[in-house]
Amino acid sequence: MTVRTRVAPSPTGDPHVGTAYVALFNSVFARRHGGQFILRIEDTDRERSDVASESMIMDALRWTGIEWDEGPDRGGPCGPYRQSERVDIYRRHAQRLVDEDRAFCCFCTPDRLDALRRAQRQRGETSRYDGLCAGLDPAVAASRVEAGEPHVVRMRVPSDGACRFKDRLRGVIEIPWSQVDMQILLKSDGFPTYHLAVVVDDHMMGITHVLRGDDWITSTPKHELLYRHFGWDMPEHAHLPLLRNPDRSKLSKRKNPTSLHYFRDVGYLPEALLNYLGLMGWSMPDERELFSVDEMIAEFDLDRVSTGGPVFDLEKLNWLNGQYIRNLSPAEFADRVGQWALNRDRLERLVPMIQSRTERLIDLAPQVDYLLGERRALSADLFQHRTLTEEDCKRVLHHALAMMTTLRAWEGSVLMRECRALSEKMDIKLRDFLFPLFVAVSGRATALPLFDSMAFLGADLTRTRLRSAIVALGGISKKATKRLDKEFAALAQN
RNA sequence: GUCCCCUUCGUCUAGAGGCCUAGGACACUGGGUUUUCAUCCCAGUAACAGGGGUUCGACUCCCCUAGGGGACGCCA
Repeated sequence: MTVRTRVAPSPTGDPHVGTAYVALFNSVFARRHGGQFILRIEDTDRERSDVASESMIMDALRWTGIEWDEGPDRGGPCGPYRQSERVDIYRRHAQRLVDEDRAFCCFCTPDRLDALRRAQRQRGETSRYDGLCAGLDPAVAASRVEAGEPHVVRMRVPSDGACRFKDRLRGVIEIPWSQVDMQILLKSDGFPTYHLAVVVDDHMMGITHVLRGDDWITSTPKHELLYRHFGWDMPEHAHLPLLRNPDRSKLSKRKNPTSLHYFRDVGYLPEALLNYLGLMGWSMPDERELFSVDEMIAEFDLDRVSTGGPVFDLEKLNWLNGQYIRNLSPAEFADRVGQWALNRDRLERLVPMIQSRTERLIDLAPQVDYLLGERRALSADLFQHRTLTEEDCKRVLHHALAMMTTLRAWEGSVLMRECRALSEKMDIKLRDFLFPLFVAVSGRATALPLFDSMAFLGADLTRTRLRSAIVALGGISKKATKRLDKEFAALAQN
């Protein structure tokens, strides 16, 4: 049996470093065993998936140097590799389960489900479908479907006992069926949910080993049950530890840079990033810490994967990146710098901002200092303003940050529109509203156009700067954060 | 709240019952090299969550407690 692994990102935003992490382990494991590594796009959420995200993910993964043998861009024997193009396969399988009475049609409205969940939560139970439609006469259900009534397909779940499955890293895990929801397999739009699609695809694509984040552990019983119902062998599962923020919550863009674009744009070398990710939850038998992906492949062993969630430590990544930078030959170093900052594309994005402000080319560098380098360290007195207090500045920064985490597209025009709207809701003049943002982003009260600057820096770097600006202003207490979150939510409503 | 997972220096980790006086790396501190700085070199501070077992012997095995995390969506 040849080993086949996959990574299955969903194209719903910036390419996440966690995707590269899981991709690295999957590809290394496959290569170690002479197998194949597959990229599959899980775009079954029609609301949130978009093609721009899909190509960003593929570009970012290519940038890291991770290569896949089969995928939407290069085809392969098990295609298509984009789930939105496999919908009829999922429908067929869902229908098969309905025919065999292992699944049923459910006509409950979202409102009813919502109320149900709330009540269960209040009673301290795990929220779970109550089975109202499970007892429907199949003929009656079929005629309601026939009549065009909106419905979903749900899987039946054993009423008692527990699901036992093997995790390659932890051994046998046992989860009571009472904790497992009658999962929706097919949504009312006819698209599958993750749980149906992942099982069908992993089986049809010959996946032998599933290496994924450990946040999937609790839904594995659903998958185990599906494999059983379909009569398929379940691939071996190994749940990798989740990357963490310094506060040990799972790594999130709210608290940390997570976009692969950030790592590329601030000048991490992809080989250093992969080396660092290889250190997260895994170690070389001889404890060496500097190694290439090829060296990792030569030594990789799932037995050396640890289970505690590692904190993503930028400090150590910086050191590691420095090691790689210094090991470059002068010519390679020059090439890397050229590819990074002085490439034509990046320069052209700068030109509209700087050309009109330049008399001699030597005037250039001081203007773009904060765009091509770290901005200066901030102190509270930089935020002195004739009308805004420090508290006002913090409020603006907090709300701007909150607004930015909800943005789908990171573009100057969008940022401008959103900032204007926010300033009006907060009843602060736009020019005053912008002041703390200028300082936070550039370290100066006056700088190149703000929204173009933010667009150039990218979402993660911009957010990182706003966060550190709040710290420079003395930070916001937990209590105050809660209050501000509430305030922002209220503003966002109207 | 319910269920599941996890727990070695601040952080990443080594450790598969005696090699442990618990090792390495980052960070930090001190010293050296260097026209400054950085690099580089040397040294130092710092951990087995707690309590019970099992054993001649427990960081390693078992149980309990505590702490942390995750899941509980017509998201993935």
